[in-house]
Amino acid sequence: MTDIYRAIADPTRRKILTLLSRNEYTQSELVERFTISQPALKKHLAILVEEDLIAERKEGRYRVYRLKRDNFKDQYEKLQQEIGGVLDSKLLKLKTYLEGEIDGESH
Amino acid sequence: MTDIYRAIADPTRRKILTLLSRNEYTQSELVERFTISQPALKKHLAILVEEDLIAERKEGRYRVYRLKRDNFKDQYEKLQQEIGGVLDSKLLKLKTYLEGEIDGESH
DNA sequence: AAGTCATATAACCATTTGGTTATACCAGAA
DNA sequence: TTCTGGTATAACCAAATGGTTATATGACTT
Repeated sequence: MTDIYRAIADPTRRKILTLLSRNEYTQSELVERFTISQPALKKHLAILVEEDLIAERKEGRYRVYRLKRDNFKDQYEKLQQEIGGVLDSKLLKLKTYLEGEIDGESH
Repeated sequence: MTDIYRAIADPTRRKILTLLSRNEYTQSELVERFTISQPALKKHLAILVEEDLIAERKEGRYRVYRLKRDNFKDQYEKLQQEIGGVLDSKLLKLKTYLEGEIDGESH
């Protein structure tokens, strides 16, 4: 799975991504940097792992997290296409006019 | 309020934004273009209004919706700064290193 | 072997989300 | 005035979200 929209919907997760963009961090190092509990933070990490935007590795008794930069970049570029397209919609007007699409069809 | 992250988290809402980027639409015209019920769609519209990304106006017995392009643009630019920053984090590494920040502090 | 610290997991909770159906309301048309 | 189509709202539901506390597990340290 990779739903970047879900991943970035929460401010704590955005902060995690920002931190991991600069460094690898241990779970406890991350917990230190937030005010929420360890299990709460762990849940956010699990979501980011599930969405394949960060990776987790074992190192002794530690869990080290790192940003999956390549996938993050890919997914973010897709987001930019979709959301950016809302703004510069000039060319798209004709396209839409020609299609009588329903729901989230991709064509 | 304006939480663009919340607004774009749902695919139906993204589709609504895309549609409204090209045209104004009546609620019923929008409903036609989806497979969900009128009250379900109305809830999505309410969220987009709440987040100030679209506007609603009465026109006889119709409700016409339009994109609030300016605010959308502003909010999207903020998103790009925050999320884009995760990718080009070179300059930010020093900044972060100097600050021992906690949670989502803004400084 | 016992202690300690990092992590994992379970159980719980309140709120939000995304949908439904049924029904009320309201404005223009017949 | 009644009919009709567009919109609003209420009541309900299941699942997801974001948090908690308590406790278990696991791996170095002493």
